[in-house]
Amino acid sequence: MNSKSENYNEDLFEYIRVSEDEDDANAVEIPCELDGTLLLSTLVAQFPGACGLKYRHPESKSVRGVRISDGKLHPPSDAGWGKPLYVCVFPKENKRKMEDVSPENSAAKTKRLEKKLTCSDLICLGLPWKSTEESIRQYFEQFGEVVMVQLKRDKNGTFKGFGFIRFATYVSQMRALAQRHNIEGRWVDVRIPNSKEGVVPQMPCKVFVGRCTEDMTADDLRDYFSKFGEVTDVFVPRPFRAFGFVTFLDPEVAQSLCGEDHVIKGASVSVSSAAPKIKAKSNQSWKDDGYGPNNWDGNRSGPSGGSSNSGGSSNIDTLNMQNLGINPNGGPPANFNLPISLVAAALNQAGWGGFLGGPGNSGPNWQGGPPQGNSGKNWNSNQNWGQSGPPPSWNQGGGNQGWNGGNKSGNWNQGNWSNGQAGWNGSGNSGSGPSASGNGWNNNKPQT
DNA sequence: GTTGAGCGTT
Repeated sequence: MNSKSENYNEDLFEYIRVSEDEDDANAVEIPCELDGTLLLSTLVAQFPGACGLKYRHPESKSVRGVRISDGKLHPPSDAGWGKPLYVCVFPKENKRKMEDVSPENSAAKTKRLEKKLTCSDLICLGLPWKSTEESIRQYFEQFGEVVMVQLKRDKNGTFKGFGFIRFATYVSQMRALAQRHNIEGRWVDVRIPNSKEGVVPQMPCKVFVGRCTEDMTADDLRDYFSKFGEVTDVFVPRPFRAFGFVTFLDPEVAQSLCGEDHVIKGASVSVSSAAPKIKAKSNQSWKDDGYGPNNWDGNRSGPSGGSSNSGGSSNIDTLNMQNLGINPNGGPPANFNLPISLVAAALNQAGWGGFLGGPGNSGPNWQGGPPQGNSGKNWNSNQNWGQSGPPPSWNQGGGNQGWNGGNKSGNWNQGNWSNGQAGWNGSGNSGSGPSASGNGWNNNKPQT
């Protein structure tokens, strides 16, 4: 469905030469969008950890930064990107972490960063009976290099309908976890295997931003925090509540910002862990109070921003999305609405605390911003927001154990979304639900 | 020749 696009035309896209250092030999040509901008996620797909670009001005010889806004890098001039070699800029966090280490080049930093974000095998549930290792590999290669595919069979060799895959890079993994997969007409669940629980890194990618002023929009927060690393999600509750949440691709960036004060629009905001310090009283009402699919009135800015679309065939796995913080992004093909919210928990199972920005240049495209309409319940009606501080748990897990809690039962990881909640399509939105035709996530029909 | 929640040595 989305493994190929019908009207993909390479010629349509301008390619930019980018290197992670000033060495021309390391340059990679990466495609920008039709509007001439380069998605940060596209950049990150090739240069994990990158948060921007710079280049040497041909005449002045000085280094110039490339303007970035809302996840998009803008060409230096109307003439486009031109021929200069663009060099990746890495978040200062990377440097911070490396301060105590001997000098390393950015390549080494990148590698190191990548290494921390370890890959895991991914289990694929609900594969079509006719799947083959080849067909599965072929499908998942759109997210990056696939290094392993194992389809499980019984003694007789009959396929059991599930299997395992492994990507070469964390970024690819994130991209794959970030969305739903329709393979040959079936919705396939891709997750971190239970057996890997606790093995994969579990770090919150989301931070709580306190003391926000009313004039701070999600985009303001995004613009500001992008300089520390790729921001994959921003949430600012409306009506005004003096706080917001910012999710980074890199959990380390999120971590390193915690405890800091920052000045945005002239006001000092405080960054702290998005995980609840302590759970206040009885708060298991989250599920029912607003974090579900029915909720979408927050002022949230999607990974790549942009105009919203009419929905109908989104492939984004919102569950994984929230936790992974992935930003399925890339190729020209499909466009998606941004189902950001719900998801928060998927990553428990996936093990990633926050929203990972899933870059990529070959995956589904993410043109649409989040649904803007106020659909259903809202923040107002949620009495839990009356308390100061973040909600008890962004994980939405019944266990209410915060980011790293090993909630093993009764939470979203157990597939609570599977039974078709009223969600997306039933609230006056334009329908950015999982499937255009169904009422839930698992709309697979038995095959014949 | 069928099937559709699950969790990997075959």
